[in-house]
Amino acid sequence: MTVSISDVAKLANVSISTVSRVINRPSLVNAQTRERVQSAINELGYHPNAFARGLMLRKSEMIGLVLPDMHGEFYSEIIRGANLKARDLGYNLIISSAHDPDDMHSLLDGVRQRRIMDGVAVMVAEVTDHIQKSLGELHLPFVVIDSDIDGVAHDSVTIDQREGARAMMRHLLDECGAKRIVFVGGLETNVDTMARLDAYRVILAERGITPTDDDVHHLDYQYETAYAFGKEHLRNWVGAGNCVFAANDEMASGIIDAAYALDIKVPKEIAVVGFDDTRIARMTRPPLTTVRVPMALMGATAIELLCKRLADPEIAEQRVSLRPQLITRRSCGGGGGSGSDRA
Amino acid sequence: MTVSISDVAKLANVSISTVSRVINRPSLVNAQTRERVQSAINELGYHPNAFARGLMLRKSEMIGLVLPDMHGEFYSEIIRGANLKARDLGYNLIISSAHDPDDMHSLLDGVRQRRIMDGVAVMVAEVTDHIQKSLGELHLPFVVIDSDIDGVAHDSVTIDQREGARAMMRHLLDECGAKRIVFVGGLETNVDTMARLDAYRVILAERGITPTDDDVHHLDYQYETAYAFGKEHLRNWVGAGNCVFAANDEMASGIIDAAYALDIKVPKEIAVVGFDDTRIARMTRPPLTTVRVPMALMGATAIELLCKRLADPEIAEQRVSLRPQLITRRSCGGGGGSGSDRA
DNA sequence: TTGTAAGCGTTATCAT
DNA sequence: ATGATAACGCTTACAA
Repeated sequence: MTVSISDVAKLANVSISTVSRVINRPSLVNAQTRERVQSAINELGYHPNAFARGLMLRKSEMIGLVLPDMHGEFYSEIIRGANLKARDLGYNLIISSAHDPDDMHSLLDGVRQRRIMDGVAVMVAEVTDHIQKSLGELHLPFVVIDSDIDGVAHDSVTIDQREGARAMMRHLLDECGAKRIVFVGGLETNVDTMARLDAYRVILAERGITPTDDDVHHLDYQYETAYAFGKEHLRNWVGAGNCVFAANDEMASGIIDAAYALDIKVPKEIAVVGFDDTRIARMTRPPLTTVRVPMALMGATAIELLCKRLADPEIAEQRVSLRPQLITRRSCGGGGGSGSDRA
Repeated sequence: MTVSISDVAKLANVSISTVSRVINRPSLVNAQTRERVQSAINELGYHPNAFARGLMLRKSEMIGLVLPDMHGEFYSEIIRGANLKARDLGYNLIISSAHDPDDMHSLLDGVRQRRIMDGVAVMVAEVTDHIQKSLGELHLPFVVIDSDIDGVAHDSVTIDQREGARAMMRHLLDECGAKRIVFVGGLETNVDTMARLDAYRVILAERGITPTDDDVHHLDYQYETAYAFGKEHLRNWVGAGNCVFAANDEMASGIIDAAYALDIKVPKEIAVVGFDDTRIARMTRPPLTTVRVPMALMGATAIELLCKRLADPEIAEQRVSLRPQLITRRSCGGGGGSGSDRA
């Protein structure tokens, strides 16, 4: 049933080494025999056994993509970009996601144990000692997506979150004449939220503004949560020049819908902006001013960095920071025009 | 650096076969030696080499998930469900998606050639001769997601699209008093669209209604396309008791937004309903009446079927049909209440 | 109960 | 330019 290298050898009347050469270093074999072997290969429909190959070469042409979660467009776009690039480069992608933050550890442990992947791209959304330790013990080339981790040498691809958040803050303050900006983030431990919040504080500080306790809130990135939260608090925030800066589009969408339910006009009575520029940003009413995060590119870049390292393990640490882009639409009341698209 | 079975054997003062037995059939080895070997394993942090193992056992504990595309929540939810289940069952998931329908063939070809996966789950959205042929030649256990393919024995998991579409049509006609229903589908070759359209026609026929040419349209499942299309045609469709049945939520959302842009009230002047119950169904204004498709469950079920077959190749063909569920919200004007959730 | 030895299908190192 | 042959790390008869 299954045809092996020796079958080919027999049919072509050569030794298995010659067949192997035809496959791996064709230049080393005489044109005539090469052709003979090649047609034997075709005739039998021979393909090298990947296991045997992996056993010898200690590589599989497979790389892992480990994610902390798989809900939402953010993750699926990363997967999409990574998958495309991996295929381009001749690699297969093994994907797995953790049930919860702690689970990440056991996942990486599994990766380390099976060592069937040539390398792995790991998205780290919350940096914990656990994960840091797991990565340190990986003994496998890896690239970190969305974080830089102290004390461990590694390649990484991140978004310049601060730059994106700063651009948004400046737009709000300078173009839209915002007076008060309420920040609605994800969990406090979330690296994205941390960076965005930091930029929020920095820009505010530059203007001599100190946010109050009622100006900074931590939710969980979910539409429903933000909707409920908005219903409860939006009335306190209403006012000309006031504004909600949500740390992702889903929450922004929830806030907008809450405003709608409370009959509060967006952006007239309160502006709302988001982050990520997922598909829903064009589907809110009004369309959402947000910061475009190149999600698929991030996935693709991660794979690219990883493969470069696999090709040459000696190269210097690579740290790529991708630039996000401010997309202004109508939800902020400002000059909603720079966005090329409008719904 | 890398510790092998013979290292363990040496340390435990046994032969490698004993070590192998401790790992694979512990009952065959004396409790004392077993313990000795086990602690040697622990001490050295030994894990069997997956390649060598695969070479002997002809299996890898890896299964493929091949998708026609990766855009949108539908696919990402399938991946999520599949990934969860695969992990539960101790398998790794290798994911790949085709650039375009034809590309599917080369993808499956790659799967066949490397034969490093124990089996593969293939989502087939458009049945072509090409794909049918590829599957026929796979020589690998596989399960088809979202289609049943003639002339090839296979397991499959599908959605009872017709049942879902019928439920929607009945709701529209009986509960909402719909008079005219415009169907906006995806590509004519898309299996989902075909099934949904078929149910649409059947139910209409039952009522003695024959849809006109202006009642059935084929777009591409995209929000933007539907938005543009809606802007162009919505005026012709307006009327009490009139209704647009979009074959997915994205298009329904586009239609709703087009109505909004034209100042046409939904559902008062025209009702709009969708299909799938993706996240955006709760985010349209008004929230969307739709048919919930258990996407993650579909992915999980596919993996489950596949693993059952791997465990016992002799079992009879398994064909699972998942039931979709009508979710009524406010976009259809009917008794928008059965939906447990509302935005 | 344990050990010996023969594969599994490759690639790589020698000779020739 | 080609062919023997020894790894690679494991499982599994078969012997002891």
